[in-house]
Amino acid sequence: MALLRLELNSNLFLRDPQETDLGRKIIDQSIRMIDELGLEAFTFKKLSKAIDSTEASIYRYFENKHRLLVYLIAWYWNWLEYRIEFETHNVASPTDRLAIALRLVTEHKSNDATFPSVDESALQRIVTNESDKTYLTKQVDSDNKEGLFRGFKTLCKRIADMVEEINPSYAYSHALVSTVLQAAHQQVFFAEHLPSLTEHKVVKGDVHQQNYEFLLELIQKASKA
Amino acid sequence: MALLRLELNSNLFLRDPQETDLGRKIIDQSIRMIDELGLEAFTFKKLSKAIDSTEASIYRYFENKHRLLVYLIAWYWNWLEYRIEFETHNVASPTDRLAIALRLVTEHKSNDATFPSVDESALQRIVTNESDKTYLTKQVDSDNKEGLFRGFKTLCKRIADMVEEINPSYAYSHALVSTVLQAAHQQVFFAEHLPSLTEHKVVKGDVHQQNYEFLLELIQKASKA
DNA sequence: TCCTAAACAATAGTATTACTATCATTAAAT
DNA sequence: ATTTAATGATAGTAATACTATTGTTTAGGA
Repeated sequence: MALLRLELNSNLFLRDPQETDLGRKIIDQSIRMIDELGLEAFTFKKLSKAIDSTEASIYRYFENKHRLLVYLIAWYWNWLEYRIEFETHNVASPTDRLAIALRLVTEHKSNDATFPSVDESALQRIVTNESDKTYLTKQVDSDNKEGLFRGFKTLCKRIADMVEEINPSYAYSHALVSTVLQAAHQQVFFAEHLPSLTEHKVVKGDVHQQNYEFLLELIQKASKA
Repeated sequence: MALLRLELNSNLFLRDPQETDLGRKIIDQSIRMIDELGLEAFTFKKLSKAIDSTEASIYRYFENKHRLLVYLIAWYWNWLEYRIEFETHNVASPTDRLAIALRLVTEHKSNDATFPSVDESALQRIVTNESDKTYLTKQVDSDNKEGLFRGFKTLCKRIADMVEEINPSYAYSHALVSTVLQAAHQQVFFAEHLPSLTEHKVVKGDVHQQNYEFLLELIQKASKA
């Protein structure tokens, strides 16, 4: 398995964490800790203690913990897009490509040996629990101008293109896809914490699989001519 | 126009803010300030200054600002449910009732004279920008046990019941409705801040109307037999 | 090999936040 | 007139989110 490195927008960090040992430790450990503590209780002080470094050192990589979160989420969407590109390559039928993309988006993630310093499984839980916080802020517009959300936007566009290929007359491909991408993690959260909001059941096997079936049907019916 | 008061779960507050002058000022001013500053920059200290009171006094009404936010959002969903109940009363056709409910959920809110101390228009913006933060926390399960999210859950159930009445064989009425309720504010946020994620355009007239059309079509196609 | 600069550690310090505690004052109910 | 509930005034604390400074290690280039 080839070792790869995702090329991320340099505005996401002050110093590239993929380039140094300390940087990789920051990524690795922050994923663990945000998953465990939640974003609110997570601090650079606790992180620095855990990796036996200092607050000041971490601030050389990321302006603050919000930026670090944005970085992690951006990494996730870029990773997903790379995997979709890989798996849909040479698949001619847009219907098949859409199904593959949706499966990759919704499925439960296990760790990807291509990126050994990232716990994709924990990162998926972070996306479920925290990703909306990346843009639900007063600085969303300036963050967006810096290109911090490009990962999510290009992923949305790529899948919307498949929908448009299937039915060029459907007027809401982007709205539909962004709605579905949101639901891809929201419904899992609901199944786990607010179960009356969804039919998906954690006890009945894989919630991600149930969500895949729900969303595939939804996207197909909605975009049908 | 009759003056009404929504009966909210008493776990939402320490002292009922609807009962006193100070309480109503807290609600009124916090809506203004959270809308303006965003939840992160909003503090009880600033609020107390603005209404010429003290931090300590506000803490007698709400445990903390998270609880205050949950209260405001709960008020909003309860208000919406009341309006849906009112407007769908005596409407026999479930298809019509669904359309009415969706219109009420999606439409741009102007101020409701029935509740003079609440700026519903500002509150709608708060729902758009902050409501997901009510449950995206580590305490979501204990908050849920206290019934803090009942407003949203009963609204979802009420609309899901309409969907089920239209097509009893559709297996995902709750999942569909919770997805649509989320999209009802998410798509507006996207149109305003991340416009590449949606076809809705702020410049082309009323985003809320565009969203209504998108979501009505979505919910109808998705739940069709 | 020595030197230089970059990276990191160690430490200290600040303003703000999110509270809690205490006591005094006012207003409303009995 | 008296009690009591609500509010105001004030103070204080621990934690957070940083910034600044200085010293130490280390790795690469001359």
